[in-house]
Amino acid sequence: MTRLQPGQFDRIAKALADPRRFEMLSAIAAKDELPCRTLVAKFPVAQATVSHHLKELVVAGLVDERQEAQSKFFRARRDVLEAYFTELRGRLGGV
Amino acid sequence: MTRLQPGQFDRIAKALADPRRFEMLSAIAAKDELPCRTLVAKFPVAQATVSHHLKELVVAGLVDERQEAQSKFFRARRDVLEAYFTELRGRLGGV
DNA sequence: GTAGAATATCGATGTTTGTCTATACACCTA
DNA sequence: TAGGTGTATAGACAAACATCGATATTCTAC
Repeated sequence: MTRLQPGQFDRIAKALADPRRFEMLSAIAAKDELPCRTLVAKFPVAQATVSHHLKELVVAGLVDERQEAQSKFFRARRDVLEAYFTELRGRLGGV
Repeated sequence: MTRLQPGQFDRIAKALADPRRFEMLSAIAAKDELPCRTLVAKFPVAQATVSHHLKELVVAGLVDERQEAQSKFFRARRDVLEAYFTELRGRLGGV
């Protein structure tokens, strides 16, 4: 079972809080793996903004990144998301 | 099964994103029901700040409020939290 | 009715954050 | 070695936000 690092809980919560960033995570999860440029094409924001959001998702541990030539591919970490759920339930006195 | 209202998903995500506000939600969930003044005593912030955070938790639907004399009692809505999990999994292409 | 207790609201402030443009870096291809 | 493509970084800016003190509101108790 995947466990969260110290401070990762807060970072994940913040990463999920911005609607646009969440949409990007959703797009990544939908395709299993996709490069940065796909998100740049998909969202009406600057490339720098996409890069910034992707970095936050990576730092939070919600996505993995893989370099291939000039491109960077991103993949969603469902196990980390589930670990976040577990931690959240735990902190709220749940089972 | 509890369903989320339009826009509630984003509000919940934002409500969970601030560590202090989450701690307040956690304290509410731990006691099943507690008044505002308990949180004022528990956290090193002004009473106005506590009131503000509680309002956001209520607006997000994460807690219910009940008036009793001068006091207001708050109770966590676990069903809403679970609905949030379900919605989150759904938007991330999960089962 | 007056004093006190509990909570809400108002206005202000400093910080965080999402966004941008411009530029730099890395890699590929010819 | 040039030029082009894909991504990251730096710096700036405006909007959002957590926080505060002061005040208003609502209720209780004497």
